[in-house]
Amino acid sequence: MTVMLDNASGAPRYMALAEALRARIAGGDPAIGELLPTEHALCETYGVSRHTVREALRLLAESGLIARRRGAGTVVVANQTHDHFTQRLGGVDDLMQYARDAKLLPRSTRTGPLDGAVARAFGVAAGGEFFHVFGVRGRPGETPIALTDVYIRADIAPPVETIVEMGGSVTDWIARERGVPTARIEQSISAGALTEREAEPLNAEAGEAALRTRRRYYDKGGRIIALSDSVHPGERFTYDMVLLREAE
Amino acid sequence: MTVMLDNASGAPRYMALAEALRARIAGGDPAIGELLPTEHALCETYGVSRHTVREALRLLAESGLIARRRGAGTVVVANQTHDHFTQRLGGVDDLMQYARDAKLLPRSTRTGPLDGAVARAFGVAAGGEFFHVFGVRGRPGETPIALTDVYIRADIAPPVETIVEMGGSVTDWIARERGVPTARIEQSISAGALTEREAEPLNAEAGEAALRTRRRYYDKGGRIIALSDSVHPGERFTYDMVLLREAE
DNA sequence: AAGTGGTCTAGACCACTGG
DNA sequence: CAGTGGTCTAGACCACTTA
Repeated sequence: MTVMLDNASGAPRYMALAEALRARIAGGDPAIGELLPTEHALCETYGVSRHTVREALRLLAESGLIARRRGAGTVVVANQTHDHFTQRLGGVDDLMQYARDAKLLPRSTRTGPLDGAVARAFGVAAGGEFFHVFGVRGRPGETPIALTDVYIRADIAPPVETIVEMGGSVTDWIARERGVPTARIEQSISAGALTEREAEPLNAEAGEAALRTRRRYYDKGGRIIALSDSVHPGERFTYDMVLLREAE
Repeated sequence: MTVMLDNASGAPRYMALAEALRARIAGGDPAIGELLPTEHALCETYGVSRHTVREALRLLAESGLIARRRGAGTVVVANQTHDHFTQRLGGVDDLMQYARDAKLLPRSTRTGPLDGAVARAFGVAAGGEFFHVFGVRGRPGETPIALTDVYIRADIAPPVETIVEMGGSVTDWIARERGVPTARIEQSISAGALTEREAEPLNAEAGEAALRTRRRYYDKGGRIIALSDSVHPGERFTYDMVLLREAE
């Protein structure tokens, strides 16, 4: 009982097979949580080699439709693909695309537990030991771009001289030197008016529109690596991003 | 002259081979732009089958280190992997996360070539036929969230009633009904003060801080699908995003 | 026309899962 | 223990690029 694959389009067999299986899954035949036929069974059903079957299943796995477990089988985990866009970053701190030589000039540093008000603003639990750096971001001698507060988990924080040198890609340094890569970033962007306290070090006027970004960096286990909060006077900064649809 | 692969770690051969090649590329032996040895040559050099070689090269291609072209060879396109974060979206218009029932209420519509000033603001060429919708975004009867200008390529634009109904996920509709999926989105976010013209329909005050987002939607061939420009009064909107490190 | 990567077959052994 | 997916071999033909 061999099933014919649609060969009209001239597509390779493994693509035709992937499409046939995708259609079956979308139709709910193997419903979410159920098992797909085994590779061997698919070989027989569609009259193709195991390599071809595996190539087709690889496509479905890459689209996130199925999950495969040696010994257990191939289970359906979704019945349709979601749009899925990627943002490529040279490093985590490309999130904010400062000029390459825009450094963080610390105005004050402190180590201690996370303040209650700060924790609330970030929506995280207070306490824990954090290395806090408050500073101005920009090229030395020029009008600053931003005011930044960074809270770095104390046990993995770099020495302050390192922060000044590297111009702010702290999480890259932590991944490299401490072996704790960032797995997840949560970012909030909003607009607000500059307060007087903020306006002075930025050489700007209070009430001026500003872009505020708040970011939380987490490791694989969900532990906080760092928190950052920046204020950019409106006319000095635009946040540009490119999102690409992931190949499916 | 077979080269031994590092088998100490117990890793599969194709992974060991991929790691060996990655190290060579990182060392600059095949520099960026240069060709890797052919599959056949790699089989001989490392004493493995072609399938194993291809599996290793697939890993490198997925990491973005190499690009492969039938007939031409395998070229090095990068010497180290970049961090690579993904943003998952249920649909393209999740970019701006409005409440599900926040609809676009058109105030005016027009079809015609792209105005010179508008084209400059978006950084694209003027001309072409576009369907322009200007409207207010929000729940009917409540304080509006945003002011939006959308320019949709006229040949694939939906009827205006459809836009009102669906609450703004125009590009999803175009992908589904016109068969033109969005492949690339460019987004710029900045802060600025509300102008008087903008303040009135938003029930806000001129000079208030606002978040401005400008987006360009492109299809696979680089043709513009749509352009959008929105202004959100500062206190009414925060743009939240989550970025996940991609498994490599 | 020669050589590249893309597809495909027919085998094989293995590590792992489940009953 | 039988059966799964993971890895691997040794072939083959094809579409495409380059010269």
